[in-house]
Amino acid sequence: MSVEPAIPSPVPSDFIRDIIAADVATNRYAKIVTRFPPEPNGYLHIGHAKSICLNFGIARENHGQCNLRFDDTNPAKEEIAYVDSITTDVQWLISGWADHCLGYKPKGASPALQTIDGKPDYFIAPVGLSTLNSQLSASPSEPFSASSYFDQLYEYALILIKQGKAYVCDLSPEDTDSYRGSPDKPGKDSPFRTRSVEENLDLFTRMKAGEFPNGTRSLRAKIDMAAPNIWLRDPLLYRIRHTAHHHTGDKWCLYPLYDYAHCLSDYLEGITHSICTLEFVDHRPLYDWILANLDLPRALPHQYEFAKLNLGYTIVSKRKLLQLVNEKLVTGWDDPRMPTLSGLRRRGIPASAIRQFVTSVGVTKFDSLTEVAVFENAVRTELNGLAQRRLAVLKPIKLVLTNIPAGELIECTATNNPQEENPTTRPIALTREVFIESDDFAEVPPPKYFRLKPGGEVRLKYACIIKLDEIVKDATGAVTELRCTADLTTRAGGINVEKKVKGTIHWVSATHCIDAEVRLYDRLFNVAEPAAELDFLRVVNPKSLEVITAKLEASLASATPADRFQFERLGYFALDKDSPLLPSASQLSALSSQFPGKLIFNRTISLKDTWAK
RNA sequence: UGCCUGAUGGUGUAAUGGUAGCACAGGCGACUUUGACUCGCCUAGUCAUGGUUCGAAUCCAUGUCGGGCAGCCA
Repeated sequence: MSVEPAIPSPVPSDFIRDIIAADVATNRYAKIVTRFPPEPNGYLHIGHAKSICLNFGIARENHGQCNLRFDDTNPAKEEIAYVDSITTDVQWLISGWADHCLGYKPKGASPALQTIDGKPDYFIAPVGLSTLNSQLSASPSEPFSASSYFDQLYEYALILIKQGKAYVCDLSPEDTDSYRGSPDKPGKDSPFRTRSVEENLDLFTRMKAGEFPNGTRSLRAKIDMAAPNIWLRDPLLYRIRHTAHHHTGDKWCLYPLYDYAHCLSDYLEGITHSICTLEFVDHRPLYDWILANLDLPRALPHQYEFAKLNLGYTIVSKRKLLQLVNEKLVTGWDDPRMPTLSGLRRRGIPASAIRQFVTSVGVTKFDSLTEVAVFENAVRTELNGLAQRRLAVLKPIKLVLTNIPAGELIECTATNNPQEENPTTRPIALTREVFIESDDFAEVPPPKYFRLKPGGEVRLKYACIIKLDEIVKDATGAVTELRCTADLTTRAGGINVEKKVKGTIHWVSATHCIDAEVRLYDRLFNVAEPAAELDFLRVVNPKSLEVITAKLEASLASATPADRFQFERLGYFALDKDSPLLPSASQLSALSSQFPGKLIFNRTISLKDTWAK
């Protein structure tokens, strides 16, 4: 991947960056610190990419820091495997940015109790750019996680209880629900709301000690059961959950809820701008209430909300993606048709294209639906600059150049990438028998058909102009072979090289090519808004995958998964991660159409085709 | 019926009281050893009604339409 400048140009602008710019201008914070806080309960997808690029992008643009923090407060749903995949995906997505802004903490480091202005405070110095490298080399590091603050969170809860701002409630989950009221009806006070501080302290301590079963008691903030905002109606802060946690093991049976853990985790990490999606707008007063009622000595973080990404023909609901996997409509979370970062990566989409795309859609509070064409355009633009051009024939038809003797090999020179300033070249073999794309021949051509037709001429790209003399058919009338004459004087360097024909087509030598499995993907859904369907499984595109055996130019035998290719006139392709790799370069010459360990290529995306038939 | 939040071409987004611009999509054309890329041109918009103002997409009022909120999920 190409190295990007430390600060992008132009610097993106949106309402959140405007707020931050104002904060920078007034020196409100010593350093801008953001965070990307996924719950490790699933795979990251294109929607997360928007949040990742926003948070890390802001850190990068402001010489700040962005922490990857696992919001792991619900052990019932979370797994270490997700921690690993998320870490991999984030690092992949921002590779090239990481040095500037990725916040990691030294392994095992935990907030330490300090006293600031006479007030007790747990303090984590954000690991900044200058200290990052030395610390990373000195000791192993790890991402941040809410679970590493459980001790501090517990002590903050004790403070709230002592101040009479939180209480232990014995209401069952069902009763808690009915006491809460509804959006248009106020709730009513829990009978346990007036418990004494001493009793609350005693009960909360015993909750931690594991004396009570799940669901029997909770810790609640004492705010206002009649508040118009439901999240202020004495929200739960802690629940009992006798479940082991992937990070803290069986140390805890008492786990904080999102609203309580999140704002305090932000505070502990020195987050300045806590950016989340619109559904948390209603939670912001609670976020602020918790921080305000703890009398914290340092600058408080603030929450800002933006609209999440909605992409046409795409689903990002974790539950629904899981359904696609479970019902075997796709092969897994990293199926190249999935909108997961691992799926997009496997499909061959460069991280830079995803970054470019999510940045281009902007950051607003408007609930929009972005057309897939915008994403596809970003992918093509990126790949056009990156991809090595190769010749490959997806649906072959044999063509014989009758004036070239069998066994003769004419070496042609092909350009690897015309977009480069000084393009490099490679040799390709022209022989008597070649394959061309069956779409590039028409016995009865439609109007304005530039390709091969009876009596017509086309150029074989990088080779010469050929003329169709004869169409050979089998007993059923199917075309089996095209017999042509090659005009070798139209080759590069030949006297008639300047001769123009309307059509130029791709081809491979029938005797110097390799077979490969090629997987052609189409959109996974047939409608623009699959999420709006009553049953989204009914709009799954049954033809989203087509597997074919294609003929590739021999040089492709040494492809690696990191390579990006454009098969000329067809689209962009990348080697699948499950594809066998060439055992050794020395075997290249021994390759034939019968090459046993068949390569597998994924079509990332087709080329734009304005010749719509 | 409560609270929160939003509305600019087909789509996404900018203009922060002073010429409604950009990108994608679409159309036409040029170029082309990729019907790609690139380049040129074109199509098309401020939710509605009032008000403030020399001047309103922007400020105010009312309305309309959309999204979110009642997990011991995040």
